[in-house]
Amino acid sequence: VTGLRARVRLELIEEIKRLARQQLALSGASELSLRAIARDMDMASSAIYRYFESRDELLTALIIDAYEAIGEVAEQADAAHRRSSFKSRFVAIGVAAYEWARAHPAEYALIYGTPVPGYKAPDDTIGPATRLTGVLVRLLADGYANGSIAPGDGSPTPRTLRSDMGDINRTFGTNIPEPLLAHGVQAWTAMVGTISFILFGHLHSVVSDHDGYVRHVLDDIAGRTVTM
Amino acid sequence: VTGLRARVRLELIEEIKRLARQQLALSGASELSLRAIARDMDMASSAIYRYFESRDELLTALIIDAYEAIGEVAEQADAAHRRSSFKSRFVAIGVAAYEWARAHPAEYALIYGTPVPGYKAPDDTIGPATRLTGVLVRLLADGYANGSIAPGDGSPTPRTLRSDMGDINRTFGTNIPEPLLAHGVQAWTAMVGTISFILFGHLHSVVSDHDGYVRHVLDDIAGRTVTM
DNA sequence: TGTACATCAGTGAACGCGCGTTCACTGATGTAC
DNA sequence: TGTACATCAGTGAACGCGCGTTCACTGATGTAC
Repeated sequence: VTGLRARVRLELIEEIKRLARQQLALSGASELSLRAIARDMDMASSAIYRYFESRDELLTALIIDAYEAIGEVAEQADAAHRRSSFKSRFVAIGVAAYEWARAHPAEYALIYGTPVPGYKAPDDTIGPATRLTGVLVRLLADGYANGSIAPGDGSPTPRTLRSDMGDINRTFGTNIPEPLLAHGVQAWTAMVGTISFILFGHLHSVVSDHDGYVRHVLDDIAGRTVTM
Repeated sequence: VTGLRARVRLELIEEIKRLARQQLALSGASELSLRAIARDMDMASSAIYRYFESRDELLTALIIDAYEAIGEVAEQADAAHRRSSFKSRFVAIGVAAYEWARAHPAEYALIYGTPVPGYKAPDDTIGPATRLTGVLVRLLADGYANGSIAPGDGSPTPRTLRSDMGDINRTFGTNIPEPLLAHGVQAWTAMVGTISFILFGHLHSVVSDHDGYVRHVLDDIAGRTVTM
């Protein structure tokens, strides 16, 4: 058993983040107030500083948690399907991300919405930010190795983009053909773009069955590259 | 000549909006401060209320202007191409929207980023909001009438989505086949999604030539539906 | 097992700052006769 | 064309509120001997 004090400390950190997330849901990132959290906890506002050095540090913690959370649901969704059902895996990842976003819109906005003005994301956020991406990259690598995913015929991939894709392959230790990986980036963008459009209300009076629409779009995207 | 007073009034309204946009660029929508604008104008903070009833009314004006502005550059880009060059028209519209967004990131974020918490867009914003959409819908209608644009083979369009598309056709007075129009919505989403991804920094360490990437993606999107 | 000391959580007052909005007012500009 | 009155722009003080962060402090919990 690590010390009681240490355990209580961790619990209080969680409590602070929980209340912060609750506040975020009501008013958005830029209104996040340490004083309001302290009030909710019946503490002096200065007490928060025993747990977070500043407002920005709390924001960073929330951002990291959000990236991890959406990455985790994506991993789980992926893991729940047969390895060789590439299309199902892709759709499941997208649906999981969408459902998480719908359940936690403020946290989703924190990571995929307008960057918080004046807030510079520190390096600790980079790792968690790539967790969702990683799931998609590995899916693509699997499908390519299996012969089930092949680059469709789009416009030829520009040179600089090819070299960017080479870097990504090196980062993830994969060996996906550059045009295919570039397609993957587009698929990822379309996936998140669709989720954002729905959450931010741009399809409000355009599409009535949001859940069905997301599924349909994911199907379409997958169908463009996955052969089997 | 309409009265001098009325002319000065309009100029001051423009000046207020100009300073508001400048402030937006530095700090984002939720920090927009009437007092700061008044300071920039060497006026009493209360004087602003002669021109805008409240902070929200100013925000609304900025949102409307932004929708109009991005819609206008899209219209102009579209108009600059041969009517029958559907692919060029689509790419030009997307590039124009992207360039406007790059030149006015804060205003772009105002309309396509996280909704401002607690702000409910009034009905006056609906018209301007559909200006960009209208350009794309007309492009699609033209191309279909011409026989140059045909629905690609994606997954079948769900029933409720088809009926939504019927509503859009009625709104714009067009007669685009529902599956094709549904594809158009996806193209629109992918276009804006890509612009947002770049502006909000998600492709920062992924793609190095942003302008080239946008063009490439637009090419690809257009290639998926346009036959000629 | 008991005691002395160091560590840590939490307090409450204060600093210095910002904001939106209202209100009674002054003085200049436009309008009707 | 000149005068009387209504309209409007702009002022400055005030209300009531919020915030992040610092600092000297008390008192409880853990640790080393």
